[in-house]
Parts: sequence; structure tokens; C-alpha cells
Amino acid sequence: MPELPEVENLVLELREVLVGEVLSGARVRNPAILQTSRLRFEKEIPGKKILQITRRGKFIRIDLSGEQTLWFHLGMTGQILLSETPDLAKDHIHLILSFSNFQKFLFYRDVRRFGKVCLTPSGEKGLPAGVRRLGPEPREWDQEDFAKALRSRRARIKSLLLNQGVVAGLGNIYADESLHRSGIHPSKRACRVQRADLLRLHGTICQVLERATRWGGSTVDDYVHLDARPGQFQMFHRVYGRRGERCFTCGTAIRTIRLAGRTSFFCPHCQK
DNA sequence: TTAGCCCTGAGA
DNA sequence: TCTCAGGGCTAA
Repeated sequence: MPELPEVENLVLELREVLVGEVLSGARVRNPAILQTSRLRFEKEIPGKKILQITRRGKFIRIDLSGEQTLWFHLGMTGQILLSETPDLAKDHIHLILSFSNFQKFLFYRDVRRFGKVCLTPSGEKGLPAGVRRLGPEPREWDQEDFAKALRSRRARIKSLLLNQGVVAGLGNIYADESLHRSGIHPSKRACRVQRADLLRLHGTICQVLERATRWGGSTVDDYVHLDARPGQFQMFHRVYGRRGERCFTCGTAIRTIRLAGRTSFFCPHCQK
């Protein structure tokens, strides 16, 4: 499931090849993934130049000429792929973009269809609701402010980390990995976590996201790079997906609990 | 604050 | 055939 590091990798790769290219067409195969009318989408896209490609939280933002912005949110199983052939045989392809001079097609593929694509006017006013609600990125949070904000909340720490309105970009994998590396139990209420631990947690989150980004993200299920290569950071997971296996730090079996509708992996000995 | 919904494929 | 995986949203 793409979180900040996976989305960041895609953005860097897309930016390298697509900035400056002109879109020639959009073919919507499944309008359900669009938050914009299909008619408007297919009419507006052709002729637009790609000016910049960035990221906000887990949203991919593609600024186009004509004051339009194209947004992708990959949900759980969304993939953006570039290929030279209009590979329509592949399942679950919902959108295909073509370019005037660039010889490849951009495919949006999404097995479970939790992802969304929309076209909005550029600028503050056009921001999709999901983007407007986002809290700061982990690196944008001042460490002290982060600790202070979390300590004022009664909710369980893991739920807060998953809440995009509090911190943007974390999902289940990196929330669990960060909590384990900080020695904090996922179901602990944020207001009960020591200030020093929250300060450390902030540093750990930044470090985990940075390392995961450098290793090309985590491929657990569906995430792949633009050219379909998998990420590598799953090799460094200490808890996520390791139920019943030994904690690398203390040897205790990794356990799971369910929080905020998500499975949380943790070490009952290292995380208090 | 939590349960349920959307959705499909893998595995029991 | 049933259960589980989960990001983001809504309703209770």
C-alpha cells in the first residue's frame, strides 16, 4: 500500500521523464475512479503541458498548463505504470494517458479501486477536499510542536499517526515501524506517552521515511516503481507483516492487535 | 471514537 | 465459501 516513501519515489520518477511533455489524450476505462466528470476529463486533458510534478501527503500532484492540476491518490493497490505499448490486455487498468512526443503511455492500474483521480483548477481554491484536510508532513513538523500537539490528544497513538489530518503521509506500515523503533505501544493513549518519547518518535518517523524512500519504498503487495520494479525496504521491516516471528531486538514473538480498523504489529516486550 | 463501506484476490 | 488485507470517508 503506497505511503509517503512509495509516492515520493513515483513522483521523482515521473518528474524526470514527464515534465515538459504535452498530453495528447486521456482514455477513461472506468469512470468510477474519477472524481471529475469523464466528459470534462477527456476534453480538458489533450493539449495540456506538464509543468511540475510534486507530492502532498500521499497525493500525487501534476500541474498542467491552463491552470489545471491533475491529482492521483493510489489508495491501497493503485499503480502508475509507463509502457510503450497500450497494454489493454492487463487487468484493472482504469485510465490511460498518452503524450504528443513522449513515446510511452501512462497507465493507472488499481485492483481494489480505492484510488482516486481528479482534475481541479490550480491554486488553493481548487484543492481536493482530501488534500485540504491534510496535516503537516512529518518533516514540516517542528519536533517540539509535534510532541505538544500529540500530548494534547487522548486518542491512541497509532490512530493519530494514521490520521492524515494530524501527520500527512504515514500509513499502516510506517506507523508500526516507527512505533517499534521508538519503543511505544501502538494502543497507548497519546496523552500518556512521555514527552521525550514523542520527541524521539518524531525523529524516528522522519528517519524511517527517509530510509524507506532511499530504498525505493516497501513492496508488500502491489506497490511497484514506474517500470514495475519492486521496492526494497520490506527487507528492513522489523514488525510489519511479522506476526509470530521473533523481534530482532529481544526475541519475543511479534503480536498483532486491531486498532482503528487496521492490524497493528508490535513487540510486547520492546513497546510499552 | 468506532463501525461499516467501498473492492478484489489470496489463502484457509 | 468464508475471512482477511486496508486508505479514506461517512454515519452512528
